[in-house]
Amino acid sequence: MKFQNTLTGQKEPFVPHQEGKVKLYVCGITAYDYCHLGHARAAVVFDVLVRFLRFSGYEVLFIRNFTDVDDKIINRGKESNLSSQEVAERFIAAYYEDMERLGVLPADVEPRATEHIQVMQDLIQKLIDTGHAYATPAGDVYFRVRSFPDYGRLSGRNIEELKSGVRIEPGEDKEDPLDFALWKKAGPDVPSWPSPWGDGRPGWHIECSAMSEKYLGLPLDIHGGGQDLAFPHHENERAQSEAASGKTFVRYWLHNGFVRVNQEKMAKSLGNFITIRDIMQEYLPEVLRFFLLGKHYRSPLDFTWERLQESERGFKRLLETAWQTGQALENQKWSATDLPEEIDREFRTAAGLWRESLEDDLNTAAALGHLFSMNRLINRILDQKKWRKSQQAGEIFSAFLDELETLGRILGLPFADPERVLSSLRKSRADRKNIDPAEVEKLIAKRQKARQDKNFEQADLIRNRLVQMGVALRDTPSGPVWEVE
RNA sequence: GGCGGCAUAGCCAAGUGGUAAGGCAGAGGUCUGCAAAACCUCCAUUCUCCGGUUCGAAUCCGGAUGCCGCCUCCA
Repeated sequence: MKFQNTLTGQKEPFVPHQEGKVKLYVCGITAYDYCHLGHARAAVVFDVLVRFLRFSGYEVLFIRNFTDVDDKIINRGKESNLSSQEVAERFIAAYYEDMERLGVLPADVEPRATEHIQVMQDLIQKLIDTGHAYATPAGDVYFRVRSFPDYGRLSGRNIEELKSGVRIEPGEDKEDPLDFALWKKAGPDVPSWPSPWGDGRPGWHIECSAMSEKYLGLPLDIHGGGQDLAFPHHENERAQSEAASGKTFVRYWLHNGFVRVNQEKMAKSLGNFITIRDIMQEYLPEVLRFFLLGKHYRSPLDFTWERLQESERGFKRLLETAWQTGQALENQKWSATDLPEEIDREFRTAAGLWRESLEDDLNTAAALGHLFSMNRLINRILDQKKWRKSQQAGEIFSAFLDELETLGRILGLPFADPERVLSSLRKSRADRKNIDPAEVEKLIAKRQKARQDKNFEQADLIRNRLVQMGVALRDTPSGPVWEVE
């Protein structure tokens, strides 16, 4: 397995610190609003990482935190007359709903900042004791950036160049403009906790340092998050943890790229965000997931509704074949006919390649490409009557369903259950176009009758009407099947 | 301004030295009462541009152009 490591800028072989075990920490959300597609991408990408590591035989301990105390949460509370805690609870609950529908598995521990105040204070104290932090008379505590010579390495920044760009907020009492807050003194109407430095609340970065060390111990093998967290958040985490412990904090830093809209980063501040819920009103969560995995996790991913629609088509194609394969496997008497040697060989090749792709920095896009290759081979066999009934075909069908099941489990896509998903897909599409299934069924029955009477003119008339509604008909040996285009 | 990333067909996208995966869309064919789906065939002598290294480059190096991101909260 190889990963592109942000710290070194290189693709490196993955060797966990302890053989066979992976300690993984991913930055979760700040709970002050509904999750948008950017959050969905990060969640899905690292979910696939965990699933694949486990599939590969690693024992993974996976932590993903919730930031439940923060200025944005506080402001949100003030706007809506809720306490910080109420705001956080509400959006954490929404997060769980969204993630469950997206098929994102929970982490092993999902710690919240407010439940780890003591751990953070201990870490802050340690930093003060070792000269890496200082408390101001006003009651803030800052990290002394210049006490950590390696500062800037993760994000490729030079401390002297950083200095010129730093802003100092009024009221701050830093030794150096670069220093960042570990503890913020209490203010009016703001949640606070007692501390040796006076009442206050933790700075943002300290929670990840404290909680990751508490649950995983150092060094972590992998730390993940969105690209925008690399600086300053991860840089600061690294400074805190390494300064306090003297140990390596993280061995492999993984950062996912942004979801973009009109060539721009999707972000709250730009107002161009689409929530997971917005998407799920129109499309199946599985389709969204399939879309998100269609591009390598580090690259920017441009969102448009058209592309989501394309993803749905591709996803459906795979499901149709999976369903057909299951059908073929159920009710055939196998013959001894041989398949052309090249089909068998091509299938085996493609079947081995998806795993290699995932091992190469989690290349889900390439893995899906190989799946489509297998898919076409299967369709080729299915298409030829004498082939589909051969003993050898049966073996390949079984192998294909196994591959689908396995890859589906890793990618979190329900290839193993095509019938259910195809039916949800039909319903989802029908809802999108406000089509009433009962009416469609009625028209189809009428058309079937006309067809039986060989009244094709009438039958075609009905079909045209359906087409105008957006319904496509397909006559199969087992009767007509309809779907929404 | 500093640092980083990206540029592959109509659209999307994989591909880090050996001669361009895959998907969507499109054209023709097979199948079909006709369709649809599926299958077959076709669809980039070429990877933004200009130089260089090499027997050989989309892939490495130098330069140019364009787009994006971080440098302030952000997945």
